[in-house]
Amino acid sequence: MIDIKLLVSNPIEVQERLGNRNSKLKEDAATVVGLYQEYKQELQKVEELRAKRNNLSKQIGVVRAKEGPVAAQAIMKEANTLKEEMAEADVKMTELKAQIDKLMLMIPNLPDVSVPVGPDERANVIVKENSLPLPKFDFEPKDHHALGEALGILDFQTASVLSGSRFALLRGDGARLERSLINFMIDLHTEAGYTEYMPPAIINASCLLGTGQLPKFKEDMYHLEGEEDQYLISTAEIPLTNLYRGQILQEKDLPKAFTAYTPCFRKEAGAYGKDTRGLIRNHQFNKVEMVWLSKPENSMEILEKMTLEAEKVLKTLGLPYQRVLLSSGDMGFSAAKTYDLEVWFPSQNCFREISSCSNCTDFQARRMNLRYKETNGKGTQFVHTLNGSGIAVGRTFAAILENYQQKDGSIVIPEALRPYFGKDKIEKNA
RNA sequence: GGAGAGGUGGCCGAGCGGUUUAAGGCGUUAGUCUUGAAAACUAAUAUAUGGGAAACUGUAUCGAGGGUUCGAAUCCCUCCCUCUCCGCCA
Repeated sequence: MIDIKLLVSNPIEVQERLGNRNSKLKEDAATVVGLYQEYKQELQKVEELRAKRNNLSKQIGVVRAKEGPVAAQAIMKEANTLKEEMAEADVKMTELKAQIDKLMLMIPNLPDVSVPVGPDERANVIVKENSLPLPKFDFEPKDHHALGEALGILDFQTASVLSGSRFALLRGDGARLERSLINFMIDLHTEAGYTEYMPPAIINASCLLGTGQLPKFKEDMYHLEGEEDQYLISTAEIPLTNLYRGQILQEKDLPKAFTAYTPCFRKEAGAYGKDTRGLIRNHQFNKVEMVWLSKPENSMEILEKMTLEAEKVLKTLGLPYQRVLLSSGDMGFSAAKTYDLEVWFPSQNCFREISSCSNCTDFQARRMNLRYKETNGKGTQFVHTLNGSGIAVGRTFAAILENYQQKDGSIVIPEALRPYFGKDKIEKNA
């Protein structure tokens, strides 16, 4: 949620910045400004009436105690008339508040000033070119799908028998490779100081409201039948960011850094025809996630740090990549600034997204009422939340297959992964 | 899944329709005393939001949301969570 006070005090500026997100939100923002003025008036009225009533009630109590119940009759009558007036104003106020909340929950975060303005991914900017050597092949490189099936480590046909389309079944060295990648990534992050978690894969609606998946993106989530309040997580960002929701943290406890491996579940509605084969876009995939809670003044610096942490995974695995700064129109709902990491896919002769690192500023914290208290200050402030893939495991699997493929169809295991995988090569055998 | 008991400030814990402005204790912070510390004593000790330059003050919050009432931590309804026992089960 953006700061409603900022919106009300600088409506033009905020509308401009929202417009930069390529959203038709100027109108909603204007509506909120109008409703808020009305709401404030009504609120004031209700509070005044309530103060009067509280006063009368107190008098009734005193009179009853001193002079008996009969003496209090007259004041009670007066209080009764107040009650009706109050109820009326209260209904009006509640209604206005509901309208405001409904709109506010649908308004995305404001892009940071450093974010390029543009309608979609065409306005994204490559901010760091690839610095690793691209693999050279003296043969036509295959895609990971073909490589994996030929090696007997990926079996999409059986996956569809078991579950449907857009699922993966990993077998033998394939399952082992996925598992070793997870351990490799988690170890990398915990050594850098992140606290490891293993959260539930089922999450309640309040948490989803907190991180911004609800109410707007309900159709992307798997909702459990007969369990109105429960959904499958689409990313570990949701449980990790919500760990301290509703709490007031101490300044000295910030920043906090979490990492977790979880499966992720996405309906991928509206992705018909995109990446239909292989490991790139499935309903269930594995991901290692990083989440930070920080003070506002540190969050941009931490975004850089966290993105480097994600880069380290690719670098250590020797996978060529570039860093892209997303434009206002391509960013996610909750983000103020997002870097994508894109990894090299030889079969497609291009870079493709493998990690997304975002600073959500106080947008999520406001929704989940997550604050901190300054050591020497008065009052509380919203913390800033950040999340980043560290990184998508299935896509890393695919990138390794493609970048490390040999002429005979075997796969060389990246040096850094060998202690985890236990072998230096995947070859076709059983 | 069945039966029962509960959820009150940072923590423990009283209150079960009206001087409660949530008692009391612990903890924390500051002060007094002390060479220093401890102890003792004194005081402070939530959050949000409105008004005000400030002192101060209005409103809301006792798991969440509704309801009854002039008045709700207290009574009623719904939901969530925790504990105990039973059942089932990795």
